[in-house]
Amino acid sequence: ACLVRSCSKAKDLDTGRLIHADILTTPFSTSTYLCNLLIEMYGKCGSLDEARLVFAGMHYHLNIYSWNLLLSAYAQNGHTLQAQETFGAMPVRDTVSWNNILYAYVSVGDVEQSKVLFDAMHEQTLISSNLMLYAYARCGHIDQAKTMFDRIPECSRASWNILLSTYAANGELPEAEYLFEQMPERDIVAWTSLVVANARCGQTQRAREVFERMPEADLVSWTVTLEMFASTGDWEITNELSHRMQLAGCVPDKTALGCMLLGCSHTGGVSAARSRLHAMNTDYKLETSGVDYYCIVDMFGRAGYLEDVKHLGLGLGFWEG
RNA sequence: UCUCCUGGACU
Repeated sequence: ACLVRSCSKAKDLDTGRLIHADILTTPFSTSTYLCNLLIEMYGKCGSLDEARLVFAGMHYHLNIYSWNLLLSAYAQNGHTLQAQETFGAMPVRDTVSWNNILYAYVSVGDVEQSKVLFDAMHEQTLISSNLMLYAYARCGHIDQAKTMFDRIPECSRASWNILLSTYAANGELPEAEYLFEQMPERDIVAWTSLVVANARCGQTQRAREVFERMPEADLVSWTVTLEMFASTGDWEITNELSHRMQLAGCVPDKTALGCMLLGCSHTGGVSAARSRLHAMNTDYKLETSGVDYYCIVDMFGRAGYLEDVKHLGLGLGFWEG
């Protein structure tokens, strides 16, 4: 069970499949508990067909968790139609089911349908309200988001963070700062949003100060700060931050790597980009073959270094078409 | 307790 869970968390589909195969050889292959975990695992890994298959094989061993997990799998992966079908087919629905179907519409940006569902819910939980708040937030309906926020009796950290990140994403710095002050507790998500708010408004220095003041940094907070300097073409600081980030034990993912490379595009530093990619490969065995090359191509192309893109690609031997 | 909500570039 723990092994399946860890695959869900790590989105490790290959290992998940192996464990699944192992489970099939044991008497536990009919365990509702374990099968539910498998549905979750396949859902988190984005393999909906396999999630569906496990679900279909459970027959009368299905419980509400099984249904909710399948529903969640569709919702989380943007398969609104299948989510709707699953929701419709459920023998019983609880608040988790309703929140899941709501999420299906929120996540694809369908505010109207989200609102219809939200109003149709028998029991609106704090999570439902947060989802509705998030729906407005994602579509840039800041005023409606604020109204929604004010109507929530007991806001959770997520509620505060959703509104704060909306201000941040839209560059509403004064509102963001004010809200940040008001917050009962500020976690790393809140701090990161404040960095973003400053960055979006071109307040590079202040963004950096916020970053340095935050109690702890994680991969995302490093990345947003890095991205800010990379996009302004400040190669020195980008470089410095990259190193500090790695010293802090943060393993860059492909977003972070993309930001580092973004810095290279401004200086035309093909060799720098190459060595960076190379370092990624050797230091972290990072899947550089899995990074989105169109991102790199785009960055260099935009900076007018099309020829360099070719060199970069050829030099690393990953250029295929 | 096996299920639901919040922060990051390119696309």
